This record gives sequence, structure tokens and C-alpha cells, in this order.
Amino acid sequence: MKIISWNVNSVRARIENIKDYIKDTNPDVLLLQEIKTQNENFPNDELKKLGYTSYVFGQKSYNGVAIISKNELKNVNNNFIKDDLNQSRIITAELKLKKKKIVLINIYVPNGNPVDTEKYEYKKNWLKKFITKIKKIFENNPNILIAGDFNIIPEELDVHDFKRYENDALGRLEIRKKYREIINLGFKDVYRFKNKTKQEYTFWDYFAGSWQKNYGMRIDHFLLSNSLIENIKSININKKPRSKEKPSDHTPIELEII
DNA sequence: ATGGCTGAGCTACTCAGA
Repeated sequence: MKIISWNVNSVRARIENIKDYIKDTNPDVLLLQEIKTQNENFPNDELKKLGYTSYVFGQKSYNGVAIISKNELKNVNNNFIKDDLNQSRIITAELKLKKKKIVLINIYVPNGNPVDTEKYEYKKNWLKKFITKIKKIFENNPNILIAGDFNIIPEELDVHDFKRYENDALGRLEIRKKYREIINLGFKDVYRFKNKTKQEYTFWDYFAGSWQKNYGMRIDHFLLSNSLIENIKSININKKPRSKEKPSDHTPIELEII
């Protein structure tokens, strides 16, 4: 089963790229972040033509997440945590893998910059609530997959110039500790688990030729509960979509589980 | 290099992103 996560930076501005990408990679489940549209303007029909059902948690202008799936999904939910600002950042569903029932969680974590503002506090509180909820889910189900745009640089090698980000909301130790806290509940960062020292990124700024110079960062992640590690077939950051015309600033990360 | 692109909403500009 191929599951892909991609922050598309507007689903409507990116629809042709997304359709091309789906035809190329044929995912079973595609998790989108930053769709930047309300549910009623989501391109359901175009994705239906490719054989996918869309489950959308949208919002006007900003944020918004969606799950696009070949098979119909059960228990789709938009209120995983109570969001302090009522922003659309989490959509969950139930996924079946052989005999295992997996809780699938698609997230778009707040950015949190600048760090001396309420935006940073919002990110911290959001992560705190999220961790509390994950602990609770674990009590009933050991099989959890968290995927999406975490807006967290886990380690120094996950960014081209760590010094620039060590006091940034993406790289601050306080935030990276939250990431470790999730991992320590019983997860693997699948990319890092499979690639101990490899330096690859999932995001490059639009400006200053960041893509051409490979000034990027790895902030889109798949966290798989330890009970599912044996099911990993492959993990891959696919840089092709970032090189296309009119790209998102993020590129997809692709997980295959069996 | 704390904003030099990009997108949404709207029709001139601000807000947001990381």
C-alpha cells in the first residue's frame, strides 16, 4: 500500500501538478496539507475521475488538510484536538492493512514564527494538545501512522544551515523536544530510521534560488508506531514535483507498507 | 539573508508561509 504526504500550497493552484503526480505514482492514499480552500471549492470531481474519493477538512484562504483515497475510508474525523484558533489542521481516518487496523493521522502543524509572538505559543500549545491526544489513542490502538507537514527540523542534518534555524520556530530545541517526545511514545521517523545519515529535504523556499542551491529542510515526516515497523517496504522523498513548473515549495514523501 | 517568492482574497493591497 502506497501512502504519500504532500504539502501542496493550494490545491486549486496546484491541481494540474497533483493530477500528473497521481498518474505517475499511483498512490493508494494521498495526504494533502495546505489546501487553502473551503470544502465546497475542493476539486472532488477531478480527483474522482482519477478514481479517488476525497475527504476534506478545508478553510478559507489558509491551512486545510485532505485525505484522497482509492478505497472508501471509515471513521473520518475532523476534531482530533480542539484547535485554539479553529484552524483546519488535522484529519484522521481508519486504515486497514491485512489484519491490522491503523489510525491514520494527517497533520499540518502551525509554523510558529516569529518566535516572540503568540504564533509561537500557539504552536507549542498545539503540539502539547496533540501529544496528549496521541497518548490517549495509544491506550486503545497500538497501530498509528502520523504523517504530514510537521514544521519541525528534527536534527541538525535535516537543514542546510542549522545555525540559521536554531532559534527559529522550526529548529528551536524546545520544539525539537516536542518531536522527540512524540517519537518516545513509541514511533519511528521512518525516513531517518531507513536513512541514518542521508541528507535530503522536503521543502525549499521559493526565493533566493533555494531550490537550485539545495538550501532546503526536512520538515515533512512519516511517524509509524513501533508495531508497524515490520510492515515498512520503502520510504522515499520524491524531488521531481519540486522541479516542475509552478511547483509547491514542498515535495512529496512516499511510504510503502505491506 | 526575518523575507528578495507565491497564493488567497480581492481588484490594491495585506496576510501568511518557513
